[in-house]
Amino acid sequence: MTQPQTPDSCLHCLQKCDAFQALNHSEMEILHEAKYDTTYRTGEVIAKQGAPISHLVSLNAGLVKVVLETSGEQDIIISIEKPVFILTGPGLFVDNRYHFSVIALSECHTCYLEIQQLHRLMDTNPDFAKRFYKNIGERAIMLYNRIRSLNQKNMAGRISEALLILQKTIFEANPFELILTRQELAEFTSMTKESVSRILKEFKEEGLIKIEDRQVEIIDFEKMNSISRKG
Amino acid sequence: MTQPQTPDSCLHCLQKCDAFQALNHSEMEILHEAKYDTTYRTGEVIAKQGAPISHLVSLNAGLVKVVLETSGEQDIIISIEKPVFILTGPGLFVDNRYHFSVIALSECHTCYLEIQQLHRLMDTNPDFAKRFYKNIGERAIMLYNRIRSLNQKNMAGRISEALLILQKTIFEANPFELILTRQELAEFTSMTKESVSRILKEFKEEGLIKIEDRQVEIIDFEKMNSISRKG
DNA sequence: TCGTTTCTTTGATTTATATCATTATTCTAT
DNA sequence: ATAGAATAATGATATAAATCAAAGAAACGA
Repeated sequence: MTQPQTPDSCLHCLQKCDAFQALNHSEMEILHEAKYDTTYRTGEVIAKQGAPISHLVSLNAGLVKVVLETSGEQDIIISIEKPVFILTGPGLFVDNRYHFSVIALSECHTCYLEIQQLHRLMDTNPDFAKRFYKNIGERAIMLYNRIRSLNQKNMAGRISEALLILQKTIFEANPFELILTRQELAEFTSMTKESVSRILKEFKEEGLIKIEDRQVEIIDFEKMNSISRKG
Repeated sequence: MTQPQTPDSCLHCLQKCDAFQALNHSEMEILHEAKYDTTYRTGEVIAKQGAPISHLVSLNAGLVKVVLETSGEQDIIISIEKPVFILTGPGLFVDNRYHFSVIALSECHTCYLEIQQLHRLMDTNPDFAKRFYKNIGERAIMLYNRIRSLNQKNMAGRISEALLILQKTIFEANPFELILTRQELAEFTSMTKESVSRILKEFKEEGLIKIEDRQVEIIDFEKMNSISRKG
């Protein structure tokens, strides 16, 4: 599973992440001294809910789903993330555990950094600390929106929102490849896979979207946005 | 609305909050130099979703609801909070805005601290910073649990969970005064006020709880816990 | 104290969505 | 290629919960 990668490529990836731009060269060096790279295959668990946070993991290539595991049968997909994504969560300063799982949706390249180094940087570089907390904060804000969506939008609204998120923020292309199965789309929108099928069928019949193979094309953005908002 | 309060009482309140125990006497002094106290009446808005975070507000007495305002008719109550509660959110390091509203459920005493002083302390006292982020992190973790509950528990499960939260973490007494109206209980559990009435009636008929006036007593904790978990 | 408004209860009905059941399709590994 | 497993589509039915409606109780202001 472990794969060699040049330090430069990892360094380059990290610097795409706002927080790490606050580090000077020697600080970066220290972070890199003990790092190692890993490749995950589709479906593999990169971070496990409940497990201790042993390292700071950075997603440098590939797509992942952030999953809330539940006692019931169906999990909840909180978000889909693309590089550069730092796998941290609020647990880092509370109980040092993951409060969600992160699972590869495609082949993923990650790099592991020493968590003690992170803490040291947080203590000595307030600018880095602020940016790092900003990163965590942005995801907390996303959670508020998630709660809103899941609780007051109807199924059509949730599906159109999900498709628009994938199109706009993840793939930035149209058509795009729908990497999620119907079951995953159901977990992303908190509904059953059967209902997902039905809503997508409606959308196709009304000419809002086209689906061929795994390629999804959003045709009527205006209508989709409207459904997503009012839903 | 503004009320005099001795500096000592406020100081005493703040020190109940973990983060502020990391401050030495002179740091506390600086925080206090520019502070001022305010009293809110029931229903008044202490923090408004979307408004800039101008001060660090500490709730020293009274109860509040943390509300997610939505485009629809019904808001979502994220949590009920009691003193000492620091009204910060993830917005502090992102866009400097509140991403929820905080509304008084009873007469509330608050104290306002200069936000620049907070930022200065964060930069100079890493221990304080960590504890402060821990505070914010704990609330983000609570959000994950909230998402789980609202999305996969049935109505009975959500209501019993809500009552148990109020009993165990807010009032720590039994019976306790239900400060929430049926409408608020509905917003806390993401259902309609009519459904809240019906579920409470069922609980009463099955001898799980007693309600007289605004006094609620949980009779069968075991059953209530079980409903809350399985629901 | 009265009148008005808000809050609460309860019943009847509707609706959105889940569940169940079946068949079709695609993927995967041998 | 082929069997077996996962994935998807679709119809029929069930059900949880919302909505509508109406009346009773409590809180509040003048």
